[in-house]
Amino acid sequence: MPQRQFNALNYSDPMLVRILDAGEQCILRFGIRRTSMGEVARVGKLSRGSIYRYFGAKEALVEGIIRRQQENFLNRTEAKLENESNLVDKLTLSVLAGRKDMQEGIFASLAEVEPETLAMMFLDPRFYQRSLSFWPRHIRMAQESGEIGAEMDVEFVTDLIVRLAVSLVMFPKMGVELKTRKALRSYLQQMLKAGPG
Amino acid sequence: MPQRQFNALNYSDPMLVRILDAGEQCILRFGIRRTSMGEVARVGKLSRGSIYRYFGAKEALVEGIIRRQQENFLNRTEAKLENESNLVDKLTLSVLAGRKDMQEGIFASLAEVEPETLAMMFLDPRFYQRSLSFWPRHIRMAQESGEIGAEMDVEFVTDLIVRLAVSLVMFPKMGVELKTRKALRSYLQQMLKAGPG
DNA sequence: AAATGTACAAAAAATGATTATTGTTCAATA
DNA sequence: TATTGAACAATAATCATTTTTTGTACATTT
Repeated sequence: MPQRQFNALNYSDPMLVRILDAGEQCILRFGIRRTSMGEVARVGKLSRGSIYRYFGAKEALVEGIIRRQQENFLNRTEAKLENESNLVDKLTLSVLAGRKDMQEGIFASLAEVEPETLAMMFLDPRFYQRSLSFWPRHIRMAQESGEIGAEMDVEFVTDLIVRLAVSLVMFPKMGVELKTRKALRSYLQQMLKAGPG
Repeated sequence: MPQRQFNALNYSDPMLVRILDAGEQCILRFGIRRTSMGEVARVGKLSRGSIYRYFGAKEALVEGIIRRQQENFLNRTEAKLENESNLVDKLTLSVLAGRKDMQEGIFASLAEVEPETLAMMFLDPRFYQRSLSFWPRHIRMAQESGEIGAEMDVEFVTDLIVRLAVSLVMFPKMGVELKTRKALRSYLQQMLKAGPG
């Protein structure tokens, strides 16, 4: 089976990739506010005009960079999930992968240099809605294997899972401390068994 | 039965209330950044020294104001819940009340004038952890009535409920659109019935 | 065709001098 | 004894000015 891909842009275009790479480097080093289109052009060794041809505005470039980051995360995670046989382990793995991604690369960098910008991003539902298409396939698999009830509405379970996953990535502790893999797995187990199980 | 109260500070102290009221007025009008301790003193008709006696710093005053707002919300909501007989309706009511509270008063004002500050507040787990003590009693009641399984761990259900409630207040639509009372109730119903039911 | 580089007005950000605020202390006041 | 109000250094906000950046256009280059 071919690897499922979550790609909005055409990443085989080398020009596009050069722009995104350069932009990402700049954001990593200086944050969003302090990176200028001129600096991105210099780092990527291309013209400012080209950047504007691909992304009409700085805002669009930033969105493209974040989007690629997210898609990259989804693709890497999807690959990892192939090794997991049940939904509980898939969820556990995804939440842990999500937390790891926040602690390194562009998000960690932004958290240090402009936390308010990052906070604003995290409160935008569109940021999470990209991951909605990720789950239905795995939910159906879990229904087929009998892990969760076949009568459950996939749209409902997807919504529930995304809300919970987001919450668990952002807040390792709300009421219960869910910092270890074991505690997290047990929590998700309980949720699915008691819940849609 | 006496009304349960969620009060950290002694709101019968008129000096304290005058400070909090004045501070709240200022934040409502100008936001946090643009309210000075001097302005709060002027509005409350008291001395700056007194404010510093009650709250050692501006940050503590702001926290006190937000805290009172939250406690007030919990107390009002707790009162409303007395009319509801089951957990689904209690949850539905709470989420709707939470959304309403965000759309008026201090939060709506902050959302307009300094959204980044508000975003930062919303990403602080302490902001939500205050509401953890709210739910265990209602969960136990639901267990006694048979609405949810008696074998469920109250700590777990509390955590799950708070995570979901927060998510539903912040994001009326994630995968499924949950803007109407009906849709929301049906969603929570499904969650509890399939879940801890 | 696609990418470059220059020019340009409008918008935004850096700069530095000036003013306001913070948080502390303490003597005076009620 | 709680509150006030004034003094104070350190910090932060404001403001007018200068500089940079943005976004667009277009002629030139590859």
